[in-house]
Amino acid sequence: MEYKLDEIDLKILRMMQDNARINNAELARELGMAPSAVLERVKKLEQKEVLLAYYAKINPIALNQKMLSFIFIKVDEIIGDERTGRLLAEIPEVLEVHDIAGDDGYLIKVRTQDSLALVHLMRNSLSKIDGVISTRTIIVLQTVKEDNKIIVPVSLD
Amino acid sequence: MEYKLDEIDLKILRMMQDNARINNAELARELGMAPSAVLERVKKLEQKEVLLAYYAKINPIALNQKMLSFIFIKVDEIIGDERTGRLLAEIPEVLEVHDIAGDDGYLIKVRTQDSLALVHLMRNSLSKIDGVISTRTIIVLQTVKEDNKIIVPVSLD
DNA sequence: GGTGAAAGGGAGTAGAA
DNA sequence: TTCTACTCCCTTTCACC
Repeated sequence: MEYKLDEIDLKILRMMQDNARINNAELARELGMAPSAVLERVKKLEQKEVLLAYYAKINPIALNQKMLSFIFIKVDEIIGDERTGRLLAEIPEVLEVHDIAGDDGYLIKVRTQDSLALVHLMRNSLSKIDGVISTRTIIVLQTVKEDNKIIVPVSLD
Repeated sequence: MEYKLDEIDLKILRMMQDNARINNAELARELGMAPSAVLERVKKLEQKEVLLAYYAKINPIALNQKMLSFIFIKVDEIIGDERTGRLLAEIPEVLEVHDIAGDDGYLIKVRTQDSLALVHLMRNSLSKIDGVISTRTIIVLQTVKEDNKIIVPVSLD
């Protein structure tokens, strides 16, 4: 999984992160390279799992997903058992599942239509998962930023 | 911002969310339509802000961003003042900023190289923001899921 | 690693239904 | 909104450096 990235790779990553649908010819122009060389690099970045996926960000409102919440889930399981996390990840409304330090738990990010759908999810999905002891829900009123773009340095030295 | 989506639009959204780099001809083949008609629809979905952006998901480990955390930020500000949220959003390590219900605060998602960089960020960026009263940090040990794909229904009725 | 040529296919526009 | 037809440009491969 270790893979040496040079400045050109980092530029590619930066452009791809900003607009995954940029075409190869445009990338090549920005880099001052032949399209074939750039294509090679992109393929290698995918193959080496540096570029993991290309997502379209859909406006949740357009699909009636008006409610966003984070839920802390306390779990009764031996450390190292990852079953609960996998079960949580299978719920379609659950966008993120993080194993967190502290009191044996998970933090999940959930998008639902409304508060009713959230309650329904908690009653019918979450609480049915073996090992879930308790939950604490954080309601999001408004999202200011949600692009998940990580920092791409100028060089890695 | 209201825009009627039909089943074809929803299929496009589903395919785009799964792979933003799918090409228009492939979309058209899957839909059994002419490429020009599909292109029209995609353009309209972008224009109507249903499709908001196309992101490449980069492996954070490849860029030495080994640490993920969530931080609750308690803020002393009148309700409706959004300055603090905007300032938080400007910090490059901050991937998400959510205005949360309850005790006048924000929940932010932060990716840094390591715990030192996190402490540095908290000392030099967070605590320098006007109105920040206190913070509570949640350390992520392991991320099980992080695709942020929302549910695209079969129809919207 | 990189370039450049060549073939084949896709992107995008126009006009008609 | 869709299709067909058309042009132009891009993608992709391959030989070579």
